[in-house]
Amino acid sequence: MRLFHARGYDAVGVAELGAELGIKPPSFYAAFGSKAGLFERTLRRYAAGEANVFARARAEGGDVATVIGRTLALAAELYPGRVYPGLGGTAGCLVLDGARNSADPEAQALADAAKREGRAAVRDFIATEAPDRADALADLVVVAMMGMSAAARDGADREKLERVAAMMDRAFRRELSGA
Amino acid sequence: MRLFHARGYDAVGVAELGAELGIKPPSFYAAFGSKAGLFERTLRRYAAGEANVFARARAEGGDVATVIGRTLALAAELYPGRVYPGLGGTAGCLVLDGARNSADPEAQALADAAKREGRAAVRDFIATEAPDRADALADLVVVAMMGMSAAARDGADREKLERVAAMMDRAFRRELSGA
DNA sequence: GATTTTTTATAGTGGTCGCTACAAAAAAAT
DNA sequence: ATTTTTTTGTAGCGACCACTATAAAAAATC
Repeated sequence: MRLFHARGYDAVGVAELGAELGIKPPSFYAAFGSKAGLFERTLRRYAAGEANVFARARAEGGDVATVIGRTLALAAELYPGRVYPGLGGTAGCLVLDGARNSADPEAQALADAAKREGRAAVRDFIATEAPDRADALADLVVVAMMGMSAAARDGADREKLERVAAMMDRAFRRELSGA
Repeated sequence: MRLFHARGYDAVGVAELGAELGIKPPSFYAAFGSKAGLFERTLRRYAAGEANVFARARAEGGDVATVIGRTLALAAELYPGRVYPGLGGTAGCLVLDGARNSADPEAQALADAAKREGRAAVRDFIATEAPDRADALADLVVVAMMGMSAAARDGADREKLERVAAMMDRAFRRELSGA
């Protein structure tokens, strides 16, 4: 997970994944079936843990504006962290950027499915307060998260992301309130 | 340029680039020196053309809010276009996403330099009206553009991006006006 | 038209990719 | 303790990567 996260799907090889797991290629394929098979499990584990900032924000309760604001703040806190101190590479979101520019259609499809799932959760939650504008508001949140993830991958630090997250939060509140 | 734009730096090989140009590898290297050499020229040509939405927006004049709003609108119009109809791949911004997750440090450095250049132009322009908040406001614009580029690469259509661009424009105006 | 220079194509360099055949070692079952 | 099953490491599969040595073709010069 750390390797995929730090460098993206294509840039990390099966041999290196095996070395990190302490196994050799045959054991790797016996365990995961394929490189994409491990990536699928990786995405699932990632989305089930602390990286699912929307789930964490929602667990603390509050109305839509509060939860979305918290989601953006958590992303700003999570995204700049270095995920694999040994080698290079920065964080951002594994789901949003892990398979970006990948040449493997299977990896792209897996990441796409995870993105759709995440967006649907945000959209449905927003719909509880603003059913008619839920799609547009969800797009605002998703684009903001994608931009923050990309900025983090380009070296943006926590302070910068928190400033952007605060502005995105104000933008969301303004759009939600309908003026 | 179309190939790099559609699929990203790593996912397109020298042989394919040569085939598109009608030349074979030795002529390719005589002309460009290396794959990264062509990428550098590609980035320059891209940034000098219609893809530089900020330069286009600025050329039409207006105050900071007007120009930034126009920049976002032009990005929403440009990013969803398919750039290489023959094969797969979607648009977004070549500078922002062309070398994302690349394993080649040279390609990353070239794209990074182009991004810094673009951000500096936006920042300096914003500074003409809001010198003390120019950095934060430039970050908002850059993150918005990165998010829109990523969304376009994930299949967002023009209508969706224009909706997001309009919301980002309102966010920028609000932040610029200082409340 | 013959000679020199430039450009090109053929073919192949070593390297890495995802993945696997095979055989040795370890574990489980009898 | 022997046999069977499972797991593992060694080695290598074909394919592709960026890149290049060499020699033939094309262009330019004389």
